[in-house]
Amino acid sequence: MMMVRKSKGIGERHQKILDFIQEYQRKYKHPPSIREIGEGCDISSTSVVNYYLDQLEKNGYIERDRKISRGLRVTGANISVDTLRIPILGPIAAGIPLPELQPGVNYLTDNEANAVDVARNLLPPKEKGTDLYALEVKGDSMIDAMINDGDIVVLKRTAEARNGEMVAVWLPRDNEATLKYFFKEKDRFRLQPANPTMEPIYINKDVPLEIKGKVVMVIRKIETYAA
Amino acid sequence: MMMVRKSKGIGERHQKILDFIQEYQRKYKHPPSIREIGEGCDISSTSVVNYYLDQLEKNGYIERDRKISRGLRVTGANISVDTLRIPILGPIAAGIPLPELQPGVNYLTDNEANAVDVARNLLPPKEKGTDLYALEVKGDSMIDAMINDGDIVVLKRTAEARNGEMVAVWLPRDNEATLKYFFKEKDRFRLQPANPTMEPIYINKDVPLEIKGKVVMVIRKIETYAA
DNA sequence: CTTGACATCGAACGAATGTTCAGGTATCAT
DNA sequence: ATGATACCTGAACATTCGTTCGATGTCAAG
Repeated sequence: MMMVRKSKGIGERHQKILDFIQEYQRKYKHPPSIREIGEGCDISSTSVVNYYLDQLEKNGYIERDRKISRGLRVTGANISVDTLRIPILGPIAAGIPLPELQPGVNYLTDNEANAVDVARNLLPPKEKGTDLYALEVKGDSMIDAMINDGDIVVLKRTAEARNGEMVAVWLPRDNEATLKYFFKEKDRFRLQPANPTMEPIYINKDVPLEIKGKVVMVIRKIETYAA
Repeated sequence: MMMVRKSKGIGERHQKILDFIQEYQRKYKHPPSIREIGEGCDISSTSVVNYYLDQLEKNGYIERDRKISRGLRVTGANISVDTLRIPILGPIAAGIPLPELQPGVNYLTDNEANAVDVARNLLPPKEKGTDLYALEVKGDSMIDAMINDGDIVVLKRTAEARNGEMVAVWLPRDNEATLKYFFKEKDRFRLQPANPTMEPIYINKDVPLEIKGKVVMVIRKIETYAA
């Protein structure tokens, strides 16, 4: 039979230590010592902290420089405390459905290739980053939203939108994924292109319309240069 | 008379220490100890290192957490080794001249308000970041380059451009600053808007034309949401 | 030449910190 | 019951590391 306490992966206490390290790092700009972790996590003995740290290292949650004071750092999602790693879940294009978002799931990845790193101070200070994801724009279909082929759009997961926010929507009726400014009117939705010279689209409220998230940031990398 | 050795601000040795700390941090992911700095900078005594560290701290070049092992970090330009702080030199708009760039000068700033922080891995690996600067787009004049009011364009300082690169140019003839794809043809330059539906501008080679830099990245922050 | 600010050295001290170990306790499968 | 395994304790130990201090060298001003 399976033991209850043994949760193969990470336990409550592991998580607490992990959280403590990150919070400490953010607060003091340097990692905590073993003893400080002990105090912060109600562990009386340094050897126990060491014990957990070893496990966290084995499972790849942290890196340690043994013998070096405060030589530990959490690996994974974020390359530094000042940066958020936002996963690129897939492409967004006119004719293909948007990737499904499991509500409440974190899409954190430590795979640099499938993520963009964004400095924290480019986002609102309260932004935790857990419900952010990114899509890579394919094709010119978003051109009326001032968004180009190859651009990366960062979105915040939401099912509702306030007027004036730019949202990613899926229109089953037209088999269309698009980025538009969103306005709720009497009995219809108005999807307004960012480009002021273009006309809005009107969608009656009885027509299905899925809001997949609101746009938080657009990043366009120009690759035609070498450093 | 002024003494020669005393250079009020920062000396050669201070700089060496500063460089060493940054290089060490990049390499080992944690700050060096006093003794390691000594070895790396050919200083035989820890007290001398401490002596210089004190001065660097007084002048605001580094921060120290006394008593804490390896508790020092360089302040200023970059919030972390994984991030480049790129100064926003000013606005770019149709009718106003571009900010003058002193060749060879670094515009590094520690003022967060006048800079954007960009994760290093969003730029080419060799990019040192010293000749990067950013401009904030004002108005809709760049709309044909798929660039909106309020966007931040990151540029690499250069006076020459290769065909196909997007550059910031100043056209004294038309009193116009603009962002366009650059092509050199027989005896004229072709400035091609990013928006494929728009027509290029042709400039004869005898017409003055100042290339201020090539576009490396465009960042659009959408502020209409709260975390 | 003397003085004093600055720079450097070497050594010693003590606090901070990672490591190790000998033993405890609880839970669970057999 | 029993042994295995995970979890935990307390203490001692060995380094690492920041700090301090007295001595020395250098150079420009008085």
